Amino acid sequence: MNRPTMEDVAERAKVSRALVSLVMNDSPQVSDERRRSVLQAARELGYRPNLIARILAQQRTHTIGVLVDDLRNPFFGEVVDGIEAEAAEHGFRVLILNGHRDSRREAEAVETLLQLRVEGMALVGARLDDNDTTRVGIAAPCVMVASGSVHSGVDTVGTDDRRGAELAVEHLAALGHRRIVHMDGGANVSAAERRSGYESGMRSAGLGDLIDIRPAGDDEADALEVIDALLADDEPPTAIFAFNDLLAAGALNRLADAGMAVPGDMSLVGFDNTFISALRHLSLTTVNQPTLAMGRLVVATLLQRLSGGASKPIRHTLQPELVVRSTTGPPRDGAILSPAQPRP
Amino acid sequence: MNRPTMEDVAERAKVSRALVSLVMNDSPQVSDERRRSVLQAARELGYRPNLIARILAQQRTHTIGVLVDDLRNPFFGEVVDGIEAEAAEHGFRVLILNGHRDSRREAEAVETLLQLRVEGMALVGARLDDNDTTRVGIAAPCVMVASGSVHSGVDTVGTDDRRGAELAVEHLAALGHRRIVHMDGGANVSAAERRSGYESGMRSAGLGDLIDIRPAGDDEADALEVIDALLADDEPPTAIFAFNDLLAAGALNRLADAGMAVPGDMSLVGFDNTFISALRHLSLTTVNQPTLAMGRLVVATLLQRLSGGASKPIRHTLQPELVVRSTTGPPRDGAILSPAQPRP
DNA sequence: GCATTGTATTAGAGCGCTCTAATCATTTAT
DNA sequence: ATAAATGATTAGAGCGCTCTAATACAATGC
Repeated sequence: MNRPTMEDVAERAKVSRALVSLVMNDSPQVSDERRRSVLQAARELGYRPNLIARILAQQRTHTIGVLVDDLRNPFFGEVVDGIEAEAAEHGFRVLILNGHRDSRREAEAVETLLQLRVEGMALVGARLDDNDTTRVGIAAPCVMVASGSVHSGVDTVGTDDRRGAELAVEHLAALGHRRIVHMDGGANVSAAERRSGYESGMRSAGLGDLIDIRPAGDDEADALEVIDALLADDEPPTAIFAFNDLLAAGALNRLADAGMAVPGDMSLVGFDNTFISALRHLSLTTVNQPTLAMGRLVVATLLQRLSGGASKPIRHTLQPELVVRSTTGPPRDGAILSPAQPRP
Repeated sequence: MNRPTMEDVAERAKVSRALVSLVMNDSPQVSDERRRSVLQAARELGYRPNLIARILAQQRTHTIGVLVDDLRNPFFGEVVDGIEAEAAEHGFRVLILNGHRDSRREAEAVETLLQLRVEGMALVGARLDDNDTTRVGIAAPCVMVASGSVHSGVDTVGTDDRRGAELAVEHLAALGHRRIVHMDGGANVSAAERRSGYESGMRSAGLGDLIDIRPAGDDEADALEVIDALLADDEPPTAIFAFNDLLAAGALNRLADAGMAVPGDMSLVGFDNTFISALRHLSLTTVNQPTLAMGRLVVATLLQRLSGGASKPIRHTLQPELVVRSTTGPPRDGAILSPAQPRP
């Protein structure tokens, strides 16, 4: 005995398949009597519409696909919450696929989403390159959560990562730090912009010569080696600007292992302002991104693209905000070395 | 100009639609010559198979649906990673829907998944009640991540939550604590079992009279009021067993606000052993769940159910493990009060 | 009484694919 | 040379739904 279809319902209610379809779609032009008997027949049979068939017939999926880089990073979860909120308000379903921090798997996920004929696509933290995303953008409207112009062919919504990084560096420089190291985010979309923000921040603080970028990653585990290497230096830095909160948390771990006081011996700044950084015992100075707003804006942009005709790529750049907590302070020797050190 | 279909490819390659279908499915019975020309035509047209149509024709989706309670909780992300790993190995796609910690929205998500005709479904942290899940289980094979027998009609994979809670209480009691409070997980699936484990743990420690359960939730924010209330008591507890790590982290925050030393003034145990609890600065004593193994087992169970006939609900219960870190220690006045206190 | 309007219902083509059975083309066995 | 077997290709029905255009039926106007 197979799943009941619309045909079965029609037969039982002694009406046509078309009428059942009308009832299922809440058409107003159905008489109450018929509506009732159709609904009853449906209930009795345990009928459940087949979305697949409906989509095929309708040629519309009412679905937005979301590719998420990493389900363990709460930052992405927050953005997705925003996406879902806005999508729901506009009658769109949201399908989430996981990219597992791997560009090959991401490309597969994107292909799946495209084959499922999602009407639009949000790339949250994807590591695809410009070629990939442009190709996707052609196949379906596609908005990427990213700052900057790294991705030329596709719409983007993001925080001004460059500015965010500058804020972090400015803050550290103002505290008197000179040897400020950047733990780089590697293949992550936002890494390049944050790196360049770090560089420009260093330069405008007159610290261009001290620019020091260490490849790290975007996960706590990625911080370990880098910290070890840093501490083994002749002249270790007095401050670290980490690509994101997870990396900063990992750094905090390792620094504690090594008996370094934070911020006494080392200042530390993260990025994202995830709830982790707000935990009192980490109390991580970080850069806030308006995640919920970003998520909503992603969908708004997608819808705009869906209705509007072709035009230049849309760029939405929201402003980051420095959130000063307890992992940053003046360096031990800062009062002497730094010109930026405030004099009491 | 519309999306190219199989028909278009067939026309351009001067073959039949059926042949194109064979090529797209890597059938061995196609001559190399034809295969090449079909693939070329497909490339030239930018053809992309329509999964929706294929699914409808094939009557198989090769897809597993996953309902996740909350994307911000890293615990769920880890379980989903396990699910995806195992699913991929068996040629199944995974679609993720978000339940937003709300049973109504979860029910909707489940309905969507069912209408999309997923072949199986994993409920990760869902708050559906027994009726709901049984109904789902009838519509499609369905495995729930949960311990215990709360859900009678559906297969479950889970940690022995009851035992996990007992481990936590035993640990605290052995340290000499008597007034041990449980911050309850409310509507969360695992809440009931952990609660009852707490109760039985208290009773076997001879602390039955001191059982004290406070409704809280499963998010850091949910901890605040409870901690405030607890501290306002005449005789505040000396230890707290929290439903999960997030809640424990929130408790840790609030305790710090109130100037309470942990574990000096208050011991604290979480649950899940998420990476958050491992952060050196929280260093939360917690109960480990083998998340990856659970995820994989969920899919294995689903596949078993898909191939095998009907039988009694399958129950997989994995063993939890206490992970002692730095948020638990003897109570200030413990040495005197507690019979369980080890004598040096 | 008949044309006219409006409302409720239905027939049937079509969405893009798969899959079975039939057909056509070649090779091998007799 | 013919039958049989093998391999490659295709016709066409069918998956479960939607949607347009046609039809049936009732109510209204003159």
